[in-house]
Formats: sequence, structure tokens, C-alpha cells
Amino acid sequence: MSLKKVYDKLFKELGPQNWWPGDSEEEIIIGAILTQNTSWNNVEKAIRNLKKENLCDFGELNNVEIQKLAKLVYSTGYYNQKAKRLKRIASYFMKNPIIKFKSKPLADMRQDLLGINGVGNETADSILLYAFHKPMFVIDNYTKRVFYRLGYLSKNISYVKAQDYFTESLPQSQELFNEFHALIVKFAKLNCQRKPNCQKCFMAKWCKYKQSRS
DNA sequence: CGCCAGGGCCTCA
DNA sequence: TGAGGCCATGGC
Repeated sequence: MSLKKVYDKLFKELGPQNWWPGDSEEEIIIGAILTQNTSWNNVEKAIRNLKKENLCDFGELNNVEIQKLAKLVYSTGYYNQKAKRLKRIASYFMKNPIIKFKSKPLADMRQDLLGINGVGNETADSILLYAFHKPMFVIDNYTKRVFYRLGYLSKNISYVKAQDYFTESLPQSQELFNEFHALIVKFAKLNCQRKPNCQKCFMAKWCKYKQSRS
């Protein structure tokens, strides 16, 4: 089954996911930092705190005290690190306004984001795809797990190699990349957890992992 | 109680 | 370039 067929199946079973939950580019970027290795539920609380203080704004974030910021994002874990990371990314976009940033070639945008301490592959690509609507496929541990089990990716494939595979196998559509990644997350939470629920899984029929276990 | 969540950095081979 | 330690709360 082609990757596009997998997408069609997931979409048919799970429906549209309406990602990314966020009202502005800045809020989406903030969420991308805060959700690093953290459940979205914990992030929502922090974003509400930031909004109350009018801090979903890079100008304000750039000036706020680091201790105050760390307290507001406490619920997301790693709060000291994440406070610093938010300050760094706010500082970056104060020096490089988003409106100008978005006019650069995609590869340059990606490189520049990766140059910010605290922004790795997944965070950079989430920002490009979900905040700036660029056709950049996001890989995460869910993607690696699901597509390793289905039989598309090797066990410990690198981020970039996994991304190349998706990029080369799919039409270059921002809308498709957006929905596909969101569906993968939903599917991984629903059926394809660390301890998978293969009995009730609608993908079991096409899954090598299921076949190897049964 | 343990496990894991919409990772990334640093260090050391 | 890859493995291991570290950061840390909250839901189950």
C-alpha cells in the first residue's frame, strides 16, 4: 500500500484533525517549544497562563523575566529549559521579523531555525508546517513507531532519512503533510501505543508487526 | 508505584 | 553518528 493510501485510510477512519490548535503564528511557535516530549494537555495550561499575561507575543516574551516565565510554563515540565528556549526564539524573531523570515527560501528558513538553541528537527519542521504553512513533513517518535511497525521504515532510521522517504513518496502538499502528521499522532494514541492494541486496529490487515506477533 | 508524553542538548567514544 | 545522561510535570 502506498503512503498516500495509508493516509486515505487513516483519514477515512479518523476524520480531519484540525491541526495545529492555536490562534496565531506566535502561539503555534510557542506551543511547538512547550510540547517537546510533553503531552499537549500540559501545554494547554501553560498557554492559557501566557495568554492571561499577554505573553503569546514575542515582543512581550522578549522582555519578561525568566523566572516569571518559568513559573507560567511550569506544567509543561523542563520549565527552566523551556523558559530559556522561549526567550531565545522570541529574541530571534524580534531581530528577524516573521514577515521577512517567511520570504526566505525554505531550506534557509529551516537552517536558521535549527541554529536557535532549543529548536531541533521536529520543532523546526512543526513551525514551518503549522505556523508558516510550508510543505515540510514532520517526523516524530510516533511516525517512526507506526511506520516501522507497518513495514515502511527501518528500526532506528534517522530523522532526515525518514523525512526524505515521506517527502519523496508523497505529493508536495502542505495540506496533506499537515493532516497526515496529525492523523499519525491520533492513530498512535488510539491504537499504536508502545504496547499496541492490534486486536482492535483497523490497520492490522496491512501491518507487518501485527502479522509477526500473531 | 512506574511509565510515558506531539524533543533537544551535551558529552564522549 | 550514535548511545547515554539530563531536563521535570501530570495523567493514568
